[in-house]
Amino acid sequence: MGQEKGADDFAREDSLESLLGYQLKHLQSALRSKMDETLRPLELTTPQYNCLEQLRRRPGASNSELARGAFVTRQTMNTLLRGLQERGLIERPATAESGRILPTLLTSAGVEVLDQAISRVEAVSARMVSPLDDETQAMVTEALGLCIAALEEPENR
Amino acid sequence: MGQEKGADDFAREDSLESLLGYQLKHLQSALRSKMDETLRPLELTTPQYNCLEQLRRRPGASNSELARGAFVTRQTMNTLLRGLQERGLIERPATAESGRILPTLLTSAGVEVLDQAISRVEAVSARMVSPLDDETQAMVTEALGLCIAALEEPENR
DNA sequence: TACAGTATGTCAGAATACTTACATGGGTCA
DNA sequence: TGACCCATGTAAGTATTCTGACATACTGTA
Repeated sequence: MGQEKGADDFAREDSLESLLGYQLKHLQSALRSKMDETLRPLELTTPQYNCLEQLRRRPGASNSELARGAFVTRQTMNTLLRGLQERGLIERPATAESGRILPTLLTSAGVEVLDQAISRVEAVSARMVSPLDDETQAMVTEALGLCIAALEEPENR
Repeated sequence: MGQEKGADDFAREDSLESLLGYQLKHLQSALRSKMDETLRPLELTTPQYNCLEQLRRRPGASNSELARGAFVTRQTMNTLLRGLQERGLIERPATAESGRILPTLLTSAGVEVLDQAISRVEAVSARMVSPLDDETQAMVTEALGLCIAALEEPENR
């Protein structure tokens, strides 16, 4: 991995592919592309898929809850939900029966589309991790979790 | 293939934190937040920083080249470059001397800002990987590279 | 009870990135 | 040379996501 780049500076290990942040972005970008591609026949975008998937795990979740799970703002999730609601894939009461929370549920049409989406996405996901044995995959996932925790910890400010 | 998943659903290993794709998105989101935060005093966004950083590695790069390296479209990179150009951080000839390519260079002001930005971003990056020993970090980075290759390979279509 | 602090849903506007489209330059191959 | 194909830079319009703001509802505390 030499490449001393002589001229000006940084004779460091920065070969770009060795930077975790860069690889992260690259992989994320590639994954997003492939997911959009595989979901296009179902007329779903990746964020919409993520939303439906979350709803399967947490039926009756609130807008804010879904937003946090998808790493977007409440407002973004709200517009996402509207689109899905207009297509009849989800439903939520027009008015809250308690508090302001409008619990969201998948409709049967939503479940149907989601099932197709899941099998497609899993194919992409399987392809992504195909070069990794189970042990490596688990280690990578755990390592990423540690990185997340390190970034998010309140620290001392 | 399989996917019997019994009655309702998947009593599989899907605890969400065990899904590589999810961890990927989570970490990317956290990293982006921290980078924006640390770059704000310099009035740089993360994409702008990425652009400058690329220019340091490849002085004279073309718009399209930078776009590919940053995983955005040419058009997006173009608007990004205009902003940086107006701020005097980069420069490129008004007209191409050969072909259509307008080679872009950092100005001295750009280098100055970038140097500050780099030290800040490296602090964030260091914090992110702090829970990982060098060996683990290298392994993770390599594993991500394998995933990227697996996703991007032309396959057989 | 009254109050402060926090969380939620939503509206409006701005920022960001993408898609579609076109003109131009370089390259290959007959 | 000419025809084709591909890459580049750019423009216009659309889509997506964010920030700021506000009203409302829950929570804990005095």
